[in-house]
Amino acid sequence: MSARGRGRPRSETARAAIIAAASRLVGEHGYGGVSMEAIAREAGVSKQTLYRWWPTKAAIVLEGLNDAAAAIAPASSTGRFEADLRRFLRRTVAGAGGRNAKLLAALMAAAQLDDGFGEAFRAEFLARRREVLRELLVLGRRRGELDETADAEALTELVFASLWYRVLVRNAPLDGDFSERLADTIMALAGSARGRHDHGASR
Amino acid sequence: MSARGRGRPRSETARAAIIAAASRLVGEHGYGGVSMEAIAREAGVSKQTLYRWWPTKAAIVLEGLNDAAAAIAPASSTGRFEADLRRFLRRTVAGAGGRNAKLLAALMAAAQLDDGFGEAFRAEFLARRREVLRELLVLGRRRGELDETADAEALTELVFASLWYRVLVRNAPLDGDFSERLADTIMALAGSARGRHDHGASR
Amino acid sequence: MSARGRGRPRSETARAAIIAAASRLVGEHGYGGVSMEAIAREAGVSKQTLYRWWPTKAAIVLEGLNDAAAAIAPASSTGRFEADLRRFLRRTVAGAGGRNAKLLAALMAAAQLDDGFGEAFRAEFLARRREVLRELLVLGRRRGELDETADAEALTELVFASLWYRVLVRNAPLDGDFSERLADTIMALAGSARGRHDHGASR
Amino acid sequence: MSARGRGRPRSETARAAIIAAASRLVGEHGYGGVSMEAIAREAGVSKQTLYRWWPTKAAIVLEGLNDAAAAIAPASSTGRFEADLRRFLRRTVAGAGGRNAKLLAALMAAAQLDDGFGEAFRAEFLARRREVLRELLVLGRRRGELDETADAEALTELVFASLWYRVLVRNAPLDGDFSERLADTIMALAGSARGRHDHGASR
DNA sequence: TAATAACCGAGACGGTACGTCGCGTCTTAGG
DNA sequence: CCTAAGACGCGACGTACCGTCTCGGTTATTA
Repeated sequence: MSARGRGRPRSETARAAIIAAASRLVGEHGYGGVSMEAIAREAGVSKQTLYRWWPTKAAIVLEGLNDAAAAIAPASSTGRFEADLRRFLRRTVAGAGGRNAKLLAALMAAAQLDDGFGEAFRAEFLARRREVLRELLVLGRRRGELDETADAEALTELVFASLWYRVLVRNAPLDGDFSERLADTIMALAGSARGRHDHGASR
Repeated sequence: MSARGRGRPRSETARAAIIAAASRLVGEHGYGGVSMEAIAREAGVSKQTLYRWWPTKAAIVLEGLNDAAAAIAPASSTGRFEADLRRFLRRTVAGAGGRNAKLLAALMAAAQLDDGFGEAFRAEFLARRREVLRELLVLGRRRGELDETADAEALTELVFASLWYRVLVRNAPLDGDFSERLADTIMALAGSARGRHDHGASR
Repeated sequence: MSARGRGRPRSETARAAIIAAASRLVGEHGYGGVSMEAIAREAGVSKQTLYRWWPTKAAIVLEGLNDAAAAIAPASSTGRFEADLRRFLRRTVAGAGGRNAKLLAALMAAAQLDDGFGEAFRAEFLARRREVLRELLVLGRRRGELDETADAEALTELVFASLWYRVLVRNAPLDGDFSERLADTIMALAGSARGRHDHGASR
Repeated sequence: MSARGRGRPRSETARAAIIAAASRLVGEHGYGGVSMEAIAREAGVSKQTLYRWWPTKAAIVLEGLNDAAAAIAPASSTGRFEADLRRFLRRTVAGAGGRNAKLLAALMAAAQLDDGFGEAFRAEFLARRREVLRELLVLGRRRGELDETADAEALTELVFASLWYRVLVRNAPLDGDFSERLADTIMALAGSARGRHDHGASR
């Protein structure tokens, strides 16, 4: 592969400055208040450099998001499924709240308006997050704490659907109460016979 | 009320032309492919008239959407709660599918990017739709077909969350199978004892 | 003449308010910073009323100007031509200076850009002012203080041309020195032999 | 001077197209009938490019005017002052007449309404024209054909004042008669003793 | 060690749309 | 018939970003 490395290599300095500028600007003015023009200005970089490496501003912001997400450690298991589930939901709900909510909402919005970014967002962000929970549920089923017939895919969808609805519609807060209720619902729908008593949507 | 009737009255002709033009343009070029400029041009109307009455193109499209939704007959009751529920969900899911899906997605996106429109969208569209289902559920509880403890608010949220997730994430289709499963989930979580047999999320 | 007085008569209140508002606005924001819209707003009058009575904003401003000019007393004669001339020039130059200069400049500008107003301005303002000086010169000639061959028209043009040049070009001030020099020039060009000694452009 | 040559250089093609379009449009529809919008459209240029280089349409037209004026050969000297003067005045008056008169009037109007342009117009157009005549007069004085005490500045002002008055007020034509009379006046006011006979304002 | 190539900043370019302003006309209700 | 109010179609304003396109300069590798 001698084709590698001919010419000046890509500047990591520029890349980092761009990601940083984009993240900061989104934090300050919201996703809609950011433009390629502004990112370039703020990062001290030419627009050409932006367009050479990213097709849209959404791609830049997404790269920053994934960089950040990579720093988060994967949930460690306690051995007890329900405890793991509740902890996972607690963390996930908390991570989607606060000032992250606006960013997530803006990214979901961008995914609707730009097909290219939408595909990337669904495949590289949403699907990955779903997968973590799905595996947790499959493990729970294998351990006998969930019904043998429990549909992990459907339950996962239900959880993230509820989460995103609150992020996008803001009809109710993303708090501990919410995460506990999500867990209750899961257990009510799919908890194995020996664990199902009086939990439920009545809570 | 002396301020009424002063000055030239608002032109209904113009309003109708604008709504029609906006709807047609969205149908042809997608929400993102529509501009205030184009709506004005197409409707044979000045931009000033647009801005006089609507703050955003999203508001125009939303008004068109509500006009259309008003034409849809309210769910007629059969007397049997579960049948009513299943019919409501079937219709709602069908109405959110097809080419409407993209439009709804675009409106939800706009709601994230523009606070003013977001508020209007949540209050005048989302909340209204939720209310219809909520009342249906309350009625079902009153009839004894749902648990006395059933949380109508939470169940409503669960339904629309699931619906919007499919609209926005497109991980699975908005078909009859989906609407039936939503109904199953509701009944599994809140169906009264005498009606609860083997329905459920296991499906 | 029964056609007189059919219907509501023109409102003098409105007329006065309009002229006053226009004058004030010109004083505050300059002629260019005034619009029909603003005059109507400021005078508490509908735009319709403006357009019914005046074709352009220049016409309104001009009417105000003539109203004001009518209040200025005509120059009284002392019997000595040169003294009368010098006084006239002193007053005229002074009246064109200060904050009036900007207004005059703006009106002359408007006269260039709007043919209708231009005609009115030339006939009802410029020509009238010229006439006063022309008559003064004719009188001076009749008294023998000016050459029999003196061309009153040309001298008048020379005076007002110089005056307007300073108003429009602002290459030098509209002060007493200027008015005296104008008088000197007149006398140098057309003073009768017995009065012509060492006045002149050398001053 | 390291800032030179950075970035894409200004397009001379665009500049030329703009000046040409502006000149043509002024010729066709008059100064008032031209807009930045139209110039951009006609020149096949974006509005941004106009505003990047010129603050006002008046500035564009002025640049065109100066370009054109630069093409006019400077007054060649014959050695005889009075002949030079008469030729200069003849040419200048002719150049200010005809269809140029309306353009000049419009520019002078614009100079009154826009301070920025006004300054440019006075410094880069009016002052330059005055300077040519002033130098001619100084030369005439040095040659002894004008009084030693002749005030070149004042005489110059008198000439251009008269010229502009006819341009703006249109009380009389800009013809050969006018230019000759201007020359007569100059000679009457400042011609040296040996040349002063019976010329004068009596004409 | 020189040439080559891909990079980088700066910034001008043709476009499209923005949201605002003022124009002159019109359509009401009311004096 | 006049007036105030105010909506209307129209057209231009000046600005913001878009994505593309030269420029002059700056590193690296490769010949």
